[in-house]
Amino acid sequence: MPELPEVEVVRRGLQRWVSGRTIAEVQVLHPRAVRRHLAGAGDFAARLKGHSVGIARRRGKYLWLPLADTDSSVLGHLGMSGQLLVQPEDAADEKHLRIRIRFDDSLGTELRFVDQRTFGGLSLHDNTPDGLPDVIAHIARDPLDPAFDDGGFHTALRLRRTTVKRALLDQSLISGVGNIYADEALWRARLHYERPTTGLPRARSAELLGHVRDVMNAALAVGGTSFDSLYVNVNGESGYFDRSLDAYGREGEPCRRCGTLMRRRPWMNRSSYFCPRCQRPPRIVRTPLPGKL
DNA sequence: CAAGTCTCCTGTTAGC
DNA sequence: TGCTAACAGGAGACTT
Repeated sequence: MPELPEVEVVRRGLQRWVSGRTIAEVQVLHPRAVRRHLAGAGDFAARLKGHSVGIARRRGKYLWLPLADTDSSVLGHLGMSGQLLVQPEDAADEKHLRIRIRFDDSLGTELRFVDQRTFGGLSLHDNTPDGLPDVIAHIARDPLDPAFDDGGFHTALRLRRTTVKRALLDQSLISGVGNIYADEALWRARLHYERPTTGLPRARSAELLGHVRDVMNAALAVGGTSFDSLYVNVNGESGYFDRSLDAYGREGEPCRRCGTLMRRRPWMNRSSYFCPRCQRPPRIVRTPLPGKL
């Protein structure tokens, strides 16, 4: 559920409270939290110890901390319910505390990875020449990345034989967009989630991309979207963007543009929220029957 | 090979 | 009241 704005809020917290500190000890309390680290929890802990943390970086929903004097980084993904918290060392352990990282200074705080559903985790990877952890080389740049290629996005989108929401959620095409911001951007763009990407006019996809950026920047400005205590910054504080959502979670409530009641449809094992009037479903395109013109 | 589906996980809530 | 089913959903693995 944490998408780009929520992950960026966490990245900023790590940069402020963790970067520059030297790791003294790592405790892995649940092996699933480091499952991407194939050499195992013990190896993960040993390789981090003694290194200082570089500049906190992010691409899409992934964030990473380069380790000084190595060509590797600690990669993190929050999954559905992951939290990276900077806590006083004497604070009680959270119920779902998975990893604890202690530092060799006297600031009195430690970094904790807490994750109820254990879809997220930390791992250690070699960097590519670009300074990216090698396992996320396939993740596209995100729309807030100054080097995001708008023209390339339009071209790739047009070449896909899929629907517009699937494309928005495809992290190899554009990263950082999840179910919430996809529905928000589609509502702003007045596009139905099942609109085919093929044939989408360039102006429409440019508009959609603009809305993705606008809604993400708006969320970032208020600390991200928090529905409950699961989505928080490194200090455990919630963001306020849930109050500004126009589509997501608003089934049965009036569309803020036209007043029509918003709908929810099951979609890809999750939900799509949309206004049936502002976001008209695409006309069903029939393939000609064999033998007929 | 691209596109679509399955699966992992746990806490909350709706419904009977 | 207590049980079950639905739901939350990112992304790698797997299938078509």
